[in-house]
Amino acid sequence: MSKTETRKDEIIKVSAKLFKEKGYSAITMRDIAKAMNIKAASLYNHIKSKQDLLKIIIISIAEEFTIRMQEISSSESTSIEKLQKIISLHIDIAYHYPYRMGVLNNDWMHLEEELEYYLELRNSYEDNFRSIVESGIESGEMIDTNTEIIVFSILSTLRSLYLWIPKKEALKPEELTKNLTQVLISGIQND
Amino acid sequence: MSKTETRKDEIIKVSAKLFKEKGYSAITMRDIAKAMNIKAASLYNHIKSKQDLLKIIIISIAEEFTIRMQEISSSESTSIEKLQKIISLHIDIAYHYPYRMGVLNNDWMHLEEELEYYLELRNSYEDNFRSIVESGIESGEMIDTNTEIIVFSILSTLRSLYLWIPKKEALKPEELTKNLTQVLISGIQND
DNA sequence: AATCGAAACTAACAAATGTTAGTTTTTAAA
DNA sequence: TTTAAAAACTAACATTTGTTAGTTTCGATT
Repeated sequence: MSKTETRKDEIIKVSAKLFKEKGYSAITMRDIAKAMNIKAASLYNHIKSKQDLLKIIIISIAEEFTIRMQEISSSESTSIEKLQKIISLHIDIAYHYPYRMGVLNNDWMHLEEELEYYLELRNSYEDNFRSIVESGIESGEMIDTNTEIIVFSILSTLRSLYLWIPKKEALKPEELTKNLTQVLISGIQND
Repeated sequence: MSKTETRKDEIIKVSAKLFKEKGYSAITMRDIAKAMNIKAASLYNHIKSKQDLLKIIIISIAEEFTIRMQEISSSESTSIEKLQKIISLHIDIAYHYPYRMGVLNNDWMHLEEELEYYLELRNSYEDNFRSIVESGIESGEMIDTNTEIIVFSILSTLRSLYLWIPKKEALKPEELTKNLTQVLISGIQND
């Protein structure tokens, strides 16, 4: 069980929401402060800097993606099953952290110290994804189309989920997983 | 035949590239000036304001999308054929204006005067898309999955093309169209 | 050689921004 | 009730930012 939410956690949550809406660079410390009903200077009792806020928001979630992808990648499943698990992973994270996902997608280039590390995480993730698709094609589970196109197309959809999920609350995660699996996977699956 | 490129056109092109890389808010007029080897104040001999630059970059391309979508929508084709044309449309624009596409995708919310107009264009585009999918389901051309999910999934991929096309110059537009059509459409098509 | 518009320059501005230093208030435990 | 940490405040700072005003330079046409 995690501790009750600290003031710092609140600031991070509010910041992620604002960053997601207008982008990191467009949001000022005074914007964040106003959203919390305090003055900008007060933020610095809790956080180190604006840049640090960005780092916290992005790196935590990027690490979660990479770790869980590695688990999927090294699990005993068919390639198709692994793709299904990847879809579930993205849906799960997009449900829990829609704002952070937006910041990850659009503001990663404003990381400074941690930019290189972030890119390593992303590359690791994408390499795993590519390998799974390649295995699926080799084993005959999937049709033999250009690997890059399959990866790109599925990943584009999954990365955009954060934009879409908050608008469609009627749709339960399980329902969404089922439908998305059908749309994304049937097109590349052999019978 | 269009006139030779004016200085203003050059500025727009350079700005679009910079905006795409770091976002509208993160780019200063001095950044743009430096990329053109002039001083920031000199930019104002050619353009009205930074905001105007954003408007020019986004609105022109948003209008092109909407117009060409309307042509496709009102053409005499099956729904599947219309989807193929939409894919070609996105590939075509992403090839010609990869930077503008990036700005359109990520910085539309920084439009001020023209924000409402932009949203109208986008809604018109999406409504047409949705109608085409609905017709396809009704006519039995496409499988009867959740319309929203089909629209979301295809559109997410098409909207991300700008990120991907510049990296894969080996792939010819025709080749890309063929592959993408297969991956995106086969999964939702009835036999 | 003179002229004129296009396109560059220098200098400066007011406002906005991230951050700091130092101080006061709030909260809750002792 | 005292105390001490947590969390807020005011005031100010050095920079950065978009933009304007006025001037000079460049290139082509007369």
